[in-house]
Amino acid sequence: MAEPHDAPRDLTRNQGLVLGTLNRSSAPLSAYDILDKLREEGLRAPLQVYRALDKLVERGLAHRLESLNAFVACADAHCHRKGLIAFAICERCGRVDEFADEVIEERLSGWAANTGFKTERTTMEIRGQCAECLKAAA
Amino acid sequence: MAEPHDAPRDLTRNQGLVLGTLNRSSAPLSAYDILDKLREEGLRAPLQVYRALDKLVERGLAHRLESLNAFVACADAHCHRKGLIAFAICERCGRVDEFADEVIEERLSGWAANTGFKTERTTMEIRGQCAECLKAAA
DNA sequence: CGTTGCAGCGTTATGCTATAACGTGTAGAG
DNA sequence: CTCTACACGTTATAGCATAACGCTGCAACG
Ligand SMILES: [Zn+2]
Ligand SMILES: [Zn+2]
Ligand SMILES: [Zn+2]
Ligand SMILES: [Zn+2]
Repeated sequence: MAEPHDAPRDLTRNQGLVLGTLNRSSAPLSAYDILDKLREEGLRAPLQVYRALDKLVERGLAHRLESLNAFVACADAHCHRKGLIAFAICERCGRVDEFADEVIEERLSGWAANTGFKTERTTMEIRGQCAECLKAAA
Repeated sequence: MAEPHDAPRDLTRNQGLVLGTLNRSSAPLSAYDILDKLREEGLRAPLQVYRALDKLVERGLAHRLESLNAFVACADAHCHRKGLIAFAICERCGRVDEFADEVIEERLSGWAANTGFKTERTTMEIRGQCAECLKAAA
């Protein structure tokens, strides 16, 4: 199973461990989930994970899902070049799809222009059930 | 100062207290913020606030802001009739604007239809600075 | 009427998420 | 070399949320 994109070479040890853990997971992980999976590697404190996550998120290699207080590896090597990303989160299997939509982005920037709001960051998260889980439940 | 909309008469005491507190606040409040403001009224435990908030959110009288772990009173008497609500949150003054956009809603439901995803709930939150704060900072 | 079911309430205890504050080690710039 | 920046490791603490218990009040039903 190939990872979504090659891990940059300049990650620190902790950052690499955390990103690897996220890449191997099929569902979002909380910082404490990650910590538990990395105890064998010597990590002991939440801060070690949070610090790594901060950097990964900053670089667009991982994303924070606000509605779950959890994190996923970025699924798309180039997503960080796009402005706005939406996440569709399956509440049954945990699968997360990320996608960008220019029309939505235009609507939001239009609203911001009209109201004089300066956007720093946008989160868009759809919760529900993915196609596979719907089929399985039927 | 009128409240955004008349409080329904059938709220319980705790629900009324919590909604009143949210209505009087100009910025989002965490459950613990609310609790602190209601100690004089006899509230003592987080659960009393969380239970009230659950009901208020369920009825659309309040909204949870996932990116803040905080709550606001609904600003619009009829917003709960609309499907999708977006929130613009000023990080300086805490002001929250809520708005609905049919085009965005269509784009999202289009994406869902294409991928077979069944949407239960969508959160959209824009963080940044409002027009007033931008003027003030200039 | 009695009783049954439901919703809210109050309390204690606990668990999960995130950051503050401190000091160490190391690599690059001047 | 020394200064700076950055990551690291650790301990302690702050902030957000729920589990589990038992009780109360009220409406529906026979
Ligand atoms: Zn991504
Ligand atoms: Zn699924
Ligand atoms: Zn509303
Ligand atoms: Zn503002």
